[in-house]
Amino acid sequence: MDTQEVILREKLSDYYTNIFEEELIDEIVKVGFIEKIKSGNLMIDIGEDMTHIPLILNGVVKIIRKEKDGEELVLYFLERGDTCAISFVNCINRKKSIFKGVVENDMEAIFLPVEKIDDWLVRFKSWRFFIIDSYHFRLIEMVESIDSLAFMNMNQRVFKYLTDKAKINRDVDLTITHQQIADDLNTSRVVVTRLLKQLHEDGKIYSTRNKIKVLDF
DNA sequence: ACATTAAGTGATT
DNA sequence: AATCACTTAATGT
Repeated sequence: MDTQEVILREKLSDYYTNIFEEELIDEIVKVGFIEKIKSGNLMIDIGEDMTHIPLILNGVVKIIRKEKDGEELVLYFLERGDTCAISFVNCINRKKSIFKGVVENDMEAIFLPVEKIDDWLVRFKSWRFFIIDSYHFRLIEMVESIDSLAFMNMNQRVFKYLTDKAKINRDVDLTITHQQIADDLNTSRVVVTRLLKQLHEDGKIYSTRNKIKVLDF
């Protein structure tokens, strides 16, 4: 067994070995490769061909929907144990990515060639389960995202955004500017500033320049 | 000390 | 909730 396979096996061992059967792990270490992407970099952009799908080992990827004129909206975050739901559709009908994925926190993932997905779906029960479960989870997050757009006012959306982010980072102290929040929610900085001031006064957050502490969970 | 970037605010739509 | 126009505060060089 070569060293690359040993490293992959090691990387999978903290999480994925619990959900994948041994034979599947054997296949993954044969065809997968590890890639690390630093915070702020693009993982995938809209329109790009997807040749591989990621199994996220650690870090966070922000999934964004983008309008033609550059307007953006954050849909959800991917973290350890997640993969890109869109990539499954992709591997079946060979389309291009409809979302943009930006690395939020330094990320490490095992990339798997899409050709294997089909094959594994019929051969491995654990893979089937993983894919369906993951798809299901993405759908729920998408519905949540629609709910928040349709039924929540900006005030609630900002607070949801902050608590979601705190959960994902496993830290209530966030380093973020008002402008970045505004970009992610597709609103203006002035609006965010005013809403954050309200949340601050209500005791739900504590905010200073570049920093926000989420107090009320 | 100066320039740059982030945040706060009143008025208007 | 968005935009404008402007001020004030924090930070980097």
